[in-house]
Order: sequence, then structure tokens, then C-alpha cells
Amino acid sequence: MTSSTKSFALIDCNSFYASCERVFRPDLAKIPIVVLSNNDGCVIARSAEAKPFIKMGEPYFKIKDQLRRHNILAFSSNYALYGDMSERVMMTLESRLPSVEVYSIDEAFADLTGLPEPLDQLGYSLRADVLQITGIPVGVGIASTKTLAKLANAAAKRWQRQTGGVVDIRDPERRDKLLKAMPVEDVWGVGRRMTEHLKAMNIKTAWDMSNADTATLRKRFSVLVEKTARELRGISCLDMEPTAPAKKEICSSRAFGQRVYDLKGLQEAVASYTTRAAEKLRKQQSLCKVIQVGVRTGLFNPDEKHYARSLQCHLPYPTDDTRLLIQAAMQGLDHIYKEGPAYAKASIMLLDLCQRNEYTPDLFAPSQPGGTDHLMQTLDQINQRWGRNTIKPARVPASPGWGMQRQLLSPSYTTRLDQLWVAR
DNA sequence: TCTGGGGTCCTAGGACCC
DNA sequence: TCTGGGGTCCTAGGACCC
Repeated sequence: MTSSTKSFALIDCNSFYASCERVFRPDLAKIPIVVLSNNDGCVIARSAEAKPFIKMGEPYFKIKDQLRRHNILAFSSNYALYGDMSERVMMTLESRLPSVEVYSIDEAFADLTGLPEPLDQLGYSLRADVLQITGIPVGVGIASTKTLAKLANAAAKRWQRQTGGVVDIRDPERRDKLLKAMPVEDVWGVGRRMTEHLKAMNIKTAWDMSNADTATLRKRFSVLVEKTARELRGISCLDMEPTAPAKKEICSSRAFGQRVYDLKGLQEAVASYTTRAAEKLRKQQSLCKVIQVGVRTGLFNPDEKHYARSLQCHLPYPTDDTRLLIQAAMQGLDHIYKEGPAYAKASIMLLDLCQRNEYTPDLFAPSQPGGTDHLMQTLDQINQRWGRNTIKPARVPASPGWGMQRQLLSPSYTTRLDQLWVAR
């Protein structure tokens, strides 16, 4: 028996959000850019030119001077634009590759096993095609396991000029050379805490981890860490997941643009988030048995009194009806609301989900109203066609006082007719 | 004044059962 | 001194990802 070696690629967009902002602003090609989180809170993406000056996660208000000094342009995040650009990139990859797994908004794995050599040439042509069709630059890492492909991709990014953005480490010699050059914290699945532990065990590089005793890793940490070490050795433990499984929980949570002090404001926010979460729920055709509502004050201002509560409410039967979910969330909110605190954030979680077609109605459950399915379907269709919140629950305000701050927002070039490019 | 949002998986430990 | 043993299920919390 010969074990056939697999080939994986990890294709990753460079500075994705920043690159999206540039696609429709060619004048920004050489200008450093950062993209901010919701409410213009902190930095979540940086173009290559901005990286030397600005750290990831820095609060915007703290770095305004630095941005000005280095002529760095800041943008509010524009998820309508990024989501749409992501779809274009993924469709381009899917049209050229037999098996693609969309891993995140800016990354995809591909199974290259059995495709004609040389695979690095395939990598170069993917790069060129995606750039030409979408305007987004990508890097490609190729290896015999997913974890190694991630590492190869990191190398393609780090040594972009030398590698042309494509790195193939299927050759064991090249693989080992890279493993020795990469610090252990750059390994996929090794975060900050794990890095500390591993370093204490004298495991400092990816190479050290690939040679570590797997039984010890499993015992001291978990089976995931063990798998990571095996994958670094070239033993594939993580397979492609071609179709995304249904989510097991759905969350909608957001910090407010301004502090909220009254119950009415919280009710509006909770109703809005519940509406969003219910849309996601119906999109994957699930029903929800438990809804959790939470509120909290700010985390960082020492002058504000802390208050945080959350509560789970059990629905009488699994449902995807926005109205029932809002009703339950409102009852929960009543229980955890207290007058006084300066509320900074509310959240909704839909838990204990089941698939619509797997659900067997409970003989002893309270009688279940029929006929709401069609209503929710129609609602979704109208909002899909005419834009989010064309039809919405009365409690959801059109422009709430607590809404997001996005003062540096670029136009939604690709998803809004009224914000298209204008040719003169 | 101003510090993101949305997920997954694993493990330990408690509750409970026989 | 010694205070059963073994199993399942659930939950909270930790760690990780982008």
C-alpha cells in the first residue's frame, strides 16, 4: 500500500479590507490605508505601507496624530463592500479549481491533489486571474497539509518580493527550511497563551513543534494541539470541508454609537439585533429553541460603573419567527434591565438550533400556530429585493440614536445603485 | 469623548443516575 | 487510616480563528 500524498493550497487576500477600499480608488494605490472596526473603534486592517507605523487593534482616538503625521488614510468598515468583493474572489477561485473551501471572508483552501504539475505555476496564474478580475491581490501557499499550507502562505506574504506571492513547500527540504525559520506563534492554531506554554517547554519554532512528542502535547493541552504538530510533520489530519455546515449558534451583538440609558433604547437595539439574527437563522433553515439576551456597560472607562447581565429564555417550541423571538427577548430584557447604568452594548444569541427538516414536533408542546412560515418567507423576499429593513418590526427604528458611528465610510460601490461610480 | 463582531472546539467539573 | 465506582449529560470557561 502506498499512501498517496495530498496537496492543499491556501489562498489569502492581502490586507483584504484595505485592498477593497483601493479597488474603486486607484488614486490610493500608493497611499497607506487603515480600516477601522465598527463605531470607528480600533484598527482591524492595514495596507502594507501602513504596517510599519500602526499596530493592529490600536484604538483610533489614540493614533489620530500618527495617522496625520504619516499621511495614512482611515476608513470606517464597509461590510457591504467587503462581502461583495469576497464573493467575487471566491467565485473566481471556484471557476478555476475543482474543490474550494471558503474558510473566511478573505481566505480559501483548495484541494490540488492530482492536478497537473507544476503547481506553483497554477498558483501564479490564480494570482494573476484574481487580480485582473477583482482587483484584489492574493498570496498562495501550497503544501501537503492545511497547517503547512497556511505556513507557506505566511511565507509568501512575508517574502513577497522574493517569492512572487506563491510558495510551494511540498518538497521536504524546503518544508524543513521554512519550519526552522518560522516562530511557533506563526503556526495556525497556536495563539498567545499556547505560545507562552510552548516556549516554557523550549518549543520556539515551528520546527521544534513538529518534532515535539505528540502524546505529551495531547496530555498537557488537547487533541487539537497534537493534530497541529502532526500536520507540521506532513501528516494530514484536517480534511477539506467543501460545504459549510449549518451554524450551531447565531449571534448578533454590537456596541452602541452612543451610550444608552433608558429601557426604550435597549428595546430598540435588542429588537434590531434579534431581527438580524432571525434572518441569519432562516437563511440556513434552522429553528431556535433558546434565545439569550445580554446588555453591558463599557469596558474601558474606569469612571463608569460596571454592569453586565445576560439571560436565556426558552421558547415554548422551536421557531424562526422574528415576532416570537423579539417577544421572548423583550421579556428577558425586562428581567436584566436596571435603571442607572450607561449601557454600551447589547447582544442576542440564538442557541440550541435544530434543522427545520430534522425537527419533530412535540406531542405535548403547546399548540403551534401555523401559517407564519409564509409570512417570514415573504418578508425575507421583500427585504432581499428592496434592501434590508424595507419591512421591519415596529420596534426597530430607521435611524436610531444608538446607531453605529461610521464617519469615514466609503461608498458601497458594488451593492447600492445610488452609490455607483459616475463616469463623466 | 473615543477600545469590534462572530464564530468553533475542547476540557474540567458538577449533577445525576444506577 | 479508611468515607463506592463508574457512567452520562450539561454547562461554563478557556483558547483559538479571522
